[in-house]
Amino acid sequence: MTSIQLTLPNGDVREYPQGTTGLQVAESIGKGLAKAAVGIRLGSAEPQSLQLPIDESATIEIITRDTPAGLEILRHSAAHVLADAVKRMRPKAKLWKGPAIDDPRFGYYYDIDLGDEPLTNDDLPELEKLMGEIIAEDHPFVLEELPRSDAKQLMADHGEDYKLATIDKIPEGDPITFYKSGDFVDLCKGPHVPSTGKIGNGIAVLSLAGSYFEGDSSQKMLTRIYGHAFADKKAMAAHRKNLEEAAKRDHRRLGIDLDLFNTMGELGAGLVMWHPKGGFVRHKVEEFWRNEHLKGGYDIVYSPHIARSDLWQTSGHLDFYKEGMFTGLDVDGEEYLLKPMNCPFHILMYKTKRRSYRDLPFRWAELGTVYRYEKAGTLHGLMRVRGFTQDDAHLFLREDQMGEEIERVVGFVLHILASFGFDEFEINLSTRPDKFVGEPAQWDKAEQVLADSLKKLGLEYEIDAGGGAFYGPKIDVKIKDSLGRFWQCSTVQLDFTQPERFDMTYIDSDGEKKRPVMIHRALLGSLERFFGILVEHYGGAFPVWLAPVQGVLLAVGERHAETVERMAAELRERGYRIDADTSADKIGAKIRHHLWQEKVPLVGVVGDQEVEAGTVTVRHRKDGDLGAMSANALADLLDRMSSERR
RNA sequence: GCUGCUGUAGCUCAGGGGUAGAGCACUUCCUUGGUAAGGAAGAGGUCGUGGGUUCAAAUCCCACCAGCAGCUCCA
Repeated sequence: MTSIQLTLPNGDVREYPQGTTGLQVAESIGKGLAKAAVGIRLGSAEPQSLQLPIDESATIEIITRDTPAGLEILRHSAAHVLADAVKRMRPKAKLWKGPAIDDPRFGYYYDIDLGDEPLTNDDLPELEKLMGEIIAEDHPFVLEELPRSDAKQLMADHGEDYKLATIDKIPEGDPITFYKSGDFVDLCKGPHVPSTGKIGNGIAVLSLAGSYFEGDSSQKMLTRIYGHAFADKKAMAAHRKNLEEAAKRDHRRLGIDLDLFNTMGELGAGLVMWHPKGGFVRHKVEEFWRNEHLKGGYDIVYSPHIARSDLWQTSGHLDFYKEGMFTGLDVDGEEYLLKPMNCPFHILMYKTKRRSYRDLPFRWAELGTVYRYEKAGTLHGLMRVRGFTQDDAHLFLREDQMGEEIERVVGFVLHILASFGFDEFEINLSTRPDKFVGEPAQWDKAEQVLADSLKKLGLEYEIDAGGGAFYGPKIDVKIKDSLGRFWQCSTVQLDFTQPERFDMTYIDSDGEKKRPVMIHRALLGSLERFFGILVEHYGGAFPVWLAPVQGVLLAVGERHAETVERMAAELRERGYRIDADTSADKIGAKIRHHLWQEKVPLVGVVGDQEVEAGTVTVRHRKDGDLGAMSANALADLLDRMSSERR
């Protein structure tokens, strides 16, 4: 019998008979390893199933269930078991696909056509139970490769129309493989754990939703069932706990609890009302924004909400963006439209006089409220709405200023985001879409400028092919929310085409008319979305510089009420946001209410001792008891915390 | 927009063809208190909107509106 040599990650070389399986190798190394093993990797190949024979010498890595690669195998195997369970409940169900996915909430899903026998959320516990049974039955996952005609026959026998379509897409010459576990068989490349029992008890069926066949909205809607699988039950429980914690930070929940805003009621879908407390936070964000922009060389401008259709014709919006616009305003027999963007107004401002090369660049910023028709199903709290205020700016510059200005803008973006404590984001460079204006050569050049700037700043990014705006490529920065979803905030877009359409010019040093280049940029994106992200980021506990109420002074008894009212009034006069609570509740109840329910940063207790000493005993929601201090010392503390942005 | 689900008091939710329920919040009173819920009483709802079935609809049916989870699409 021929033997092969397998090199372990620690450098050991071991000899095995040809055809040894990964499982046998793991067993030969140790019982514990064999138990934890879910797959192997030979050399730099894709992971493969433990139960397959190894025919050639190679380096070998045993993949265990608690590693990212191991969890992927575990989750993919769990998806098969989920499909098996669905088929047991709904024998007529037709399977499409069930991959492991990289998502903070779910580990895998399976897309299934349930026909006229739908499942509801109430069926999920039953499905989870069935999965548990299939796992307990411990069916081996058996790999079988079939010739194309046999493969198609097998799937036809099982009534799996979608799998037949998938087989047709497998290139000629590629192996067509199936994994069988008990009576269940699925077209699949693998790898899988050796048997269903290996999946263990860290599984869950979490959610049910629709999903288009092939991700195409013109195709049939299938049912997508999301589940998760972890190395053990404990990890699964921890995940459920995380989901609960994230739900508590949901900005829609906190918006109601803390009375910050609402998007519901009769006002219409996707529209926002900012209540006093949310409005105050927005005010502070805007104040900070204005100051930073004025310091950063921007001018602040304002423009109206509607404009004649001619303007949107010239800008190209009517040709490229009409389905996203609110239309049909009749003003003296002429059509006006609500603005979906601010740029045409800033361009008109530019064109009100002749511009010199010496004037450039212009940096014009506006908190401009825009309206866009978004499909009903896409609306989501403050994150996706139909009326929102962009923190917009348009920069008009000479072509030779492009690289420098882009770097400056991206640097500014990161500075502002860091001020709010954001340091985790995703950067995309979005390139020319199918529908675009301008010349491809210009686009290539613009894309290059953006890529060069990102490289110069040392930022990692991904290319989003075809994701650009119709007028130019862009750099997008996405911020993560409490559920791990990324939301686009900042966007920096280069635009050669609008200056062309509006025939913008400046007089260059040689006396010739030249075309300026334009940068569109939003940095918080929309104030609504950014506020939503802020709420989740802070879990509703705003730092002192943003908090609508920075502190509440609590009277221990009725005889301390006057002192508390007076101190609070004095601090308010000095510009601090301090309330007094002289209600009849006990001190513990007041602390619980203000510190833990209203999420106020500080409370100050005033009783006999404090009245005597002219002090207040301060407690911070995170730092705890800070001891007795004078009103002046409390003011200093608030100043210090404000400047530290905590 | 699509598929599925939901809509009952300010909030969280139970109920369900024939007087509308709970907890928290709210108001009043008692308690004058020391760091994560003191006690009692009271008030509060056209059961999302419109239509239909029925002797009778909050409950069943239909449409619309709004929300939730994805999908598709985007700040």
